[in-house]
Amino acid sequence: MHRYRTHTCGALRAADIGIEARLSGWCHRIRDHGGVLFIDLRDHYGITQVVADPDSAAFKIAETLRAEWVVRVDGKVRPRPAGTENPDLPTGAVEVYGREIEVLGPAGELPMPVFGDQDYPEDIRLKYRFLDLRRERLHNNIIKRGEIIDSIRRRMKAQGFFEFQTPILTASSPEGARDYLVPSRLHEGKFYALPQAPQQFKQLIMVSGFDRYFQIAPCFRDEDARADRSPGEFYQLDLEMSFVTQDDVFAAVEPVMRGVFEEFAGGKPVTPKFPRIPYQEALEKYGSDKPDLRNPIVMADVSAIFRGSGFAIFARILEKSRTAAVWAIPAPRGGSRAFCDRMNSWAQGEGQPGLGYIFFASEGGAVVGRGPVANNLGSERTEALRQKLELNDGDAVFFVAGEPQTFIKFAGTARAKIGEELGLIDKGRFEFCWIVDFPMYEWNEDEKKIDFSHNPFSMPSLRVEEFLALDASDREKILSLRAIQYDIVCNGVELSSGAIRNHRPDVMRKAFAIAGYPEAELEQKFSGMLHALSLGAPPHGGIAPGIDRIVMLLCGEENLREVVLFPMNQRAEDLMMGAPSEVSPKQLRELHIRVVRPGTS
RNA sequence: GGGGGCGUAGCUCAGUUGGUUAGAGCGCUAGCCUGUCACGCUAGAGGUCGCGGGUUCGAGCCCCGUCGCUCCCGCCA
Repeated sequence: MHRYRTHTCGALRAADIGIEARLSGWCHRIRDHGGVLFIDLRDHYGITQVVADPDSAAFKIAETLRAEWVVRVDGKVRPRPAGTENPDLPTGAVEVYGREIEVLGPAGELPMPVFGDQDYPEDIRLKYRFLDLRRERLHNNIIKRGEIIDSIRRRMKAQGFFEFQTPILTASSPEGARDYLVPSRLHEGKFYALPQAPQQFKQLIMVSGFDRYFQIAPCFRDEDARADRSPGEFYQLDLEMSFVTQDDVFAAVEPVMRGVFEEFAGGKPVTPKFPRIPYQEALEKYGSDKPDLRNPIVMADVSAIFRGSGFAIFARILEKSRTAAVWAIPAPRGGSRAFCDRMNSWAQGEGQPGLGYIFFASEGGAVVGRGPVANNLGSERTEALRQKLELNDGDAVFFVAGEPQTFIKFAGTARAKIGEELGLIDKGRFEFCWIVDFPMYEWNEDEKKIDFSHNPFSMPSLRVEEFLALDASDREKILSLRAIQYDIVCNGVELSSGAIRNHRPDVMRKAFAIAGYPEAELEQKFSGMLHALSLGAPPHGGIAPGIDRIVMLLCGEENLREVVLFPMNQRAEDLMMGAPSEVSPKQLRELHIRVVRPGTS
């Protein structure tokens, strides 16, 4: 007989009745009835009920067991008495009559019980992560994460992608997020950096002629955390392809994402064909470049209806500025004064002047608008608005007014809030989309200059000759340029950005020149990349969906910590391992490092 | 760096207008209980109300400061 077990705790069935079994696991729950005592013995695979009574040799020791002790149990598998079977348990038809119990690992009093599904404070959960991971929900999430990654690998390989490992110790890169630095022992005063993403490596892999790269890649960024953004480190499905257009990247990635989501969504429908929404359109319709398409609300520009109208507040805003606008956020079934007032006070709590509204009700056979805005706007314009937005009795509409670029973010938040409050969001589905046609540049009002809008290494969507011929002082034309760059979004979560890369050194020099970078600076900071691109680089592009966010969506979790094995807290500390920690003076000496605390230098 | 929320027993929480000895459930300890599966019953231990200061005859409660956790903004090519 094996030293620890003949079966796992999830294995025994009615067919095993009569055999001698040996199980090892944790005492999940103990029910001591004095004369008879039950132990739910748990391991990774399941739970089996162990019974002891005064006739069994194991009874004395069974009485001393406590929750989460690790024990080995020997005993005969027998049917549970008629009427006491547990249909909720796969092993519920049988039980093990304990003959011998050996304590393999006793446990002290627990800071956090494993049994039950009560919530516990983050710091306790993180400090005792190994206990939290014994709990069903987290345990299952981590298993699912592994299965999802397996599935992704399988699907990527089936499409001809090949997995590579890129360096973890690399060079600091001047663009992007703050780097994690690693001091060099051999080179005093110099540092490695952990990669923010294997961006340059994967492009070099394309230059090396490998054609289709992927990696479940660890990425490191020293930026502050959010619920959907781990501090410090995270994983991406990083991929890159040679000789491709945007369509080719979409055609490669879409089936992988759809396939993985269909496989793990538990029957929830997944967008069959991901719609492509231009960046500008996403802002105008949804107030966000990562719209939640489960929310049916589509905003509309209704400036024409308010211009010169009796609703003076908006009319004046529109009169003052050529670029000002009034946007409508329809709220189907939101047509009550109570709801509208509540949204208005919510908006004020968000630091907004308010959220104007009209709600529609039946009156003498006609649907009329109510509320202060409608009263001032007049019935004719209110009716035009109602028809334009296809609103009816019991519906409402909210308004934001001013300069779109300053209110878009709030409008998007209001759209999400209204959809959530009115229960318009179908939680039982996964709605994907591509966001395309990102602007290449944007106007930096503070510094009065043109900046890169998103990724400086994306290819402009203009023929090379045309781009090279651009007049850098033609601001209007420059700001209207698009980059071949795209995001993939699911249920309002941005899974990734990607792009067709700029593989032409001449185009890159021009692109940086337009953004006001001196050529010398470009050469100095990106000399390796520029050099590689000048020795025969294929057109290439890719994307890098975040693994953690994919798993989070598929596990139905709101926080990344629920799908990461050993996460750090919001301040990038590992409470279990005690990281970051101080190191010995000897280590610091070897690294030529001296710690200078604030206020002591 | 900034803003919001929270901080009372090992854990989850309650605690009235500022008023006697700060409570409950889970867990823990002891006892009882032969069919439970969130077992049940009885008793007990366990608290510097995050910390420091202030107001007051009196502070868990009010004020100031501070620390911790969390969510958000900044930041995240």
